[in-house]
Amino acid sequence: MALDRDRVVDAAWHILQSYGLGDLSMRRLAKELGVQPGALYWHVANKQELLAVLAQRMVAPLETPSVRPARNTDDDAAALLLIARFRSAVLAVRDGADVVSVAHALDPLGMQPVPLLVTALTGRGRSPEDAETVALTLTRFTLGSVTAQQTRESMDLPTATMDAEFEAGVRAILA
Amino acid sequence: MALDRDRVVDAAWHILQSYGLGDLSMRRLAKELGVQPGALYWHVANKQELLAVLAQRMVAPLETPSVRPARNTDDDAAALLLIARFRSAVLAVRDGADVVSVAHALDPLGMQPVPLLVTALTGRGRSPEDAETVALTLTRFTLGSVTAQQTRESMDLPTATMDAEFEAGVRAILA
DNA sequence: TTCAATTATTGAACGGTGTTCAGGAAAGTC
DNA sequence: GACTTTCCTGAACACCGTTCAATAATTGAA
Repeated sequence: MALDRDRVVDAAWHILQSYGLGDLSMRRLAKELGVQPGALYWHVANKQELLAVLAQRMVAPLETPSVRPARNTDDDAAALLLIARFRSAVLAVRDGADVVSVAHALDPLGMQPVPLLVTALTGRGRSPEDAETVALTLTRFTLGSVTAQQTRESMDLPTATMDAEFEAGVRAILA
Repeated sequence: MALDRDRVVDAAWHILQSYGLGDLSMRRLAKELGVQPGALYWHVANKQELLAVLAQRMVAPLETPSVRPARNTDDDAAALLLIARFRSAVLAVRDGADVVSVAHALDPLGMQPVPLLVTALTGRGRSPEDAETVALTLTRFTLGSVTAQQTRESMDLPTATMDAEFEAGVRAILA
């Protein structure tokens, strides 16, 4: 089967999902594709670029809304839903927070969920600047939380309280 | 000169401070100490343990208060000062957020700045449970923020807006 | 259909990484 | 002086990301 960029990214996605970032090496990836490590560098500039693509793939589902919120609500239900979906998407992939954190750092205002959050938060007495601040705060808090949670998961430590801690944190930020 | 745990940790601290986590390898550390890599493992179980000690060293200054806040203030000035000092301490060491994030994940309630924050935040109409929630939220937001900032610094991207973003985030959480 | 140009892959190497462990020094104790 | 404990070396194991000349496979034109 011919190797192309999509097959490389798909295989990388599969390894990340199933075994985590520690197992996602260029050599392991090449083996999975039945190819020599050097061949990957025809389709991908380097590992960092590959991880950036994976980060994009993790947050891509946010772009298609899952639930249409009731129109003209006066609270921040849309933002609340967005940040919860963002967290779920990142949490679902092993070491997802490590990967997405780099992508967020590279482009804080361009990378999801920030643009969607800014839209959801603007209005109702909140200026666009305030919306941006809250969006960044929510995103960075979530990345900090999920990083902690996935670190614990990777060490088989309990994480039972972390869902509630996340929700309480989001409420505190949006209060 | 005899090698002991303190000399190993001090040298590791120096490399981390000056060159960052990418340059803090056991081999580089051994070279700095004029010793074979294997010798380090007599004084330190593994690299992870070494990083945990470095994380402790980064947050240790928080334990000695720098400014005694005016007593009986009705706002959260003490907490505000604490989280700012925490951020400064982590930000001052290259890749400090990466190192401290792991330590926080291992022991969220034991690792500073959380215990100090809980103390500073309890009372004045806030329950201990609420204080814990806010302490964790502040800490994880800060780690998320500093991670993003240090990632950008390591890539020579601008970080001019990030101080203000941090302070706005802290205000939003404490509001 | 043949030939040249382009695209894709191999195989090998470079310079690293964390960690383990048998063996041998050195230092302390009896 | 003999014995034990502490500490370190030297070598190895099994990996890592990345580069690059050489080569294979594919494509497009004549």
